[in-house]
Amino acid sequence: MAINSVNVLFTHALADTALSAKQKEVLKASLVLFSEQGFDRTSTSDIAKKAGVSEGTVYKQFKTKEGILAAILKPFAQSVIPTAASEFVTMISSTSYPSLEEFLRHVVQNRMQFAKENKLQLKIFAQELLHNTELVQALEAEIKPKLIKQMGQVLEYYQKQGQLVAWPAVRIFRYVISVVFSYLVPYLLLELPLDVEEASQEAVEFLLGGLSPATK
Amino acid sequence: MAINSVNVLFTHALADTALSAKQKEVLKASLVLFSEQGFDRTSTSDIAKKAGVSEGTVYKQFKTKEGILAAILKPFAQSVIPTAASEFVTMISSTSYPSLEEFLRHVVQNRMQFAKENKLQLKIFAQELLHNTELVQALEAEIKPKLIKQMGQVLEYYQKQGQLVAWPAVRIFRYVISVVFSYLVPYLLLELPLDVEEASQEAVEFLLGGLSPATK
Amino acid sequence: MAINSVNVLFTHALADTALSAKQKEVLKASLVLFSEQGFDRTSTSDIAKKAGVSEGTVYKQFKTKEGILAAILKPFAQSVIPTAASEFVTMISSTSYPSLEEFLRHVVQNRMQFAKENKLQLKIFAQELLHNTELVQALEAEIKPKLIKQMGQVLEYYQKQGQLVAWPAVRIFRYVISVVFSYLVPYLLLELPLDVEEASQEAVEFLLGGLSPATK
Amino acid sequence: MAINSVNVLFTHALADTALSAKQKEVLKASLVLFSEQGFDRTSTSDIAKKAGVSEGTVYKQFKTKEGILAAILKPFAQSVIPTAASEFVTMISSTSYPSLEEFLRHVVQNRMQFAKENKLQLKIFAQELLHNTELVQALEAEIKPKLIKQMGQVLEYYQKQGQLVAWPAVRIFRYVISVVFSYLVPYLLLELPLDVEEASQEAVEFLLGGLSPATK
DNA sequence: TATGAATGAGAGTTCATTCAT
DNA sequence: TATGAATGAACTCTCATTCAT
Repeated sequence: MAINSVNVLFTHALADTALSAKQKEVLKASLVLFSEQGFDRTSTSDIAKKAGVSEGTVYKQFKTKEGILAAILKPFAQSVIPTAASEFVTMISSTSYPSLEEFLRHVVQNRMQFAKENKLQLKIFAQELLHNTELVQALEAEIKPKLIKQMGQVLEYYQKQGQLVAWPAVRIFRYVISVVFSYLVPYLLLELPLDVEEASQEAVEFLLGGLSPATK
Repeated sequence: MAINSVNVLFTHALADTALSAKQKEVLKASLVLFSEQGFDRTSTSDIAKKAGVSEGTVYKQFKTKEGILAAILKPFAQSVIPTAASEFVTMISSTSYPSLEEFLRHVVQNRMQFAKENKLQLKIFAQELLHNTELVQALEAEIKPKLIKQMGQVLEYYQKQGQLVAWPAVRIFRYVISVVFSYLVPYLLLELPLDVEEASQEAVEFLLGGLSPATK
Repeated sequence: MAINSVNVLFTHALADTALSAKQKEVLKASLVLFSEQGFDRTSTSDIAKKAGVSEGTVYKQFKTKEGILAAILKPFAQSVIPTAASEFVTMISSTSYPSLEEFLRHVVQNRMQFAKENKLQLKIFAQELLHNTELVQALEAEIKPKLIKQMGQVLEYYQKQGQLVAWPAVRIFRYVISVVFSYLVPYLLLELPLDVEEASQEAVEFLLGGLSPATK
Repeated sequence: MAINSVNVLFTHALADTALSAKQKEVLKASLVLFSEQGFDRTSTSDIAKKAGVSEGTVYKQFKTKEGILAAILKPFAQSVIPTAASEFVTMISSTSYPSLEEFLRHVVQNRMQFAKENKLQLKIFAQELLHNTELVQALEAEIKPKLIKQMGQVLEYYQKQGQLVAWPAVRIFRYVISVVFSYLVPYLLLELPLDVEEASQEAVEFLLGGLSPATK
């Protein structure tokens, strides 16, 4: 009964086939419908209708309805996970170690921008996370070590410099992520506008206050 | 196609009927199944089986499957909404205006405790919020004015005292709420343990840093 | 699947028990609901509600829903069938053989009056006849011989007197009955008023014209 | 609770789609089952079984069980209503005004023939009329004005010629229709044979007697 | 006796999926 | 390749009937 969402993300990968125009329509229609109504409340007939193709065509490329979900979430998940971590490393090593403020601003702004560009995927992903404990655990197992390992040294650098409070990496991530989400949630759920520049400015202002060792 | 969850919460009130033992079993089974699998992936036959009753019994009290959802979420929503706001007022007026730290600790701890006691309802509620834009808007319209009006004066008090940064109330709420959630999410989704005492201590420590005017 | 309506009328007879006040309410409610919505579209819960009793009570006297139908139709059918026939005999033998016109007027008026007094039963009966060929056949087998036998001599009397065309009894009955129904149908289905006096006057006027041998 | 049969007849028109062979089987099976057992006592599973298709197929073309009823009754109702009226007009104007006898014989014979060819539809229609006051009223509003207007002049013609008694049109229709039905009812309900030629001959003989002014 | 909670079979309907065309 | 008719299992819900209280 429950959807096997771990498979959805990690095995049913959409063969990197070049999709035909109709297949792309199917994907676009599904993206909109899943994000608006949820996966379960969207029928394959709804998708076919919105995509302007027959039901048979929906099944040509994506063997099952879950296959469509996979085709949507797979590239999304792959962008969230490794990028988030490796990007920082690249940044750190390629630049001359900017200040914590510059670092946070870059990270926060970058993730907000990503969320804005993947709004619908993010909503679908969140829905999936909520009914699927397994998927959450698989994701955690995937992301956490990478993040900790790769970011650990960056945080340590700022901690040694006295710019960052000496909390464990997990605790620091927790706050950064949650503050980023505090700006995304109204944007995602209430369809309010999001000015990434301004929002990340504000977020960093608050984060710096909370994460700076000076005040402790 | 979409569930009319606004009605679910605000009109279909479960008559405060004393429920029979079997009806309570139905509610308990539904609570667990909805929170684990989601509303749509739970069939009334699943509920009947888990509750140890016939399918007919499921429908005797709760006229529809949505009716069961309503019976679960109604009391929950009613606890979240007015309590959150009125509680602060009560606290403020009944006590001798404690420090911002004490105030935050009380609020944070209280809400975490509530979330812990209503874990399953909270998951179901979150799922519903994600596919139901209407519901989100109705909730926002309901909560926001109450919160702003009742809390505005409290925040102002701390701001005048120089304990709280001079940001708009909405911005301050945003951070408090998101930091509380940063502790709840792993508890809700990964089934990790939650030590409310410790978590609220940590959360407040961070919040005070970010919200204190001294560092600006 | 089909209701065993032959049994309904001829075997499940309602024991001639004196009905309690509640049982009478059940019967009254059923009469109204069956005639308005049809037997199948009326639930026993509807009946209980309208009668102001519990569902259990509905089943105390009438073992099944069909039993209620039987309790309604049995006395009705028994009034239609033997009365129709025996009444004429009584009339003929007790009076001094009136004219055909007087005879027809009496018969037509009497049956219209009966229909008016049993409007609801008649509608229910008609509904039952339409889905139940068996019942129709049983009724025909019951009524036809009686009618022919008992009425045959009466008609013959008028035929010998030259007041009535020399058609077979069945043909004559056919016209009399259908003309009576031509006045009943609008009353039953369109809820139009029915002035029995006037209607029977009109009906007899037409029937006499059609049945008089003079014009042939 | 009551079926919305007015809509069934006047709006839900079955798109004049060419039906597939299976869809026609569904319609044929429904026609037989509805006429034998009644709409309510026929399940969609019965229909599927008799038609030799899956239950899903029953719903592919006809969105609901009522949709099947509509697909059966719509063309029937449309044939009864305008034809009945317009045909006479056509006949009168195209021929050299035949005698009343010829006119009645044509009308009676034509309607009996139609009933014979649409026996099952007629039974279903009659069942529907009996539980549906609304439908009856809608039909009356539809038919009566047409009939009166178009037939009024025809009757007047015969009345002026002294072939027809000077009764109102409604009264004359009443008798014609009821005499036609007097031959149809045994055919419909008792499955007796119907010789249209002979029956219409007999019917007209009686009608002429009753409707001729000579004897009044 | 009267109640109404409980039952469970079966109703109408939907929908992911298949496959002949 | 693309279609959409066809499938049938599973779903939500109803209801005649029973029975402990």
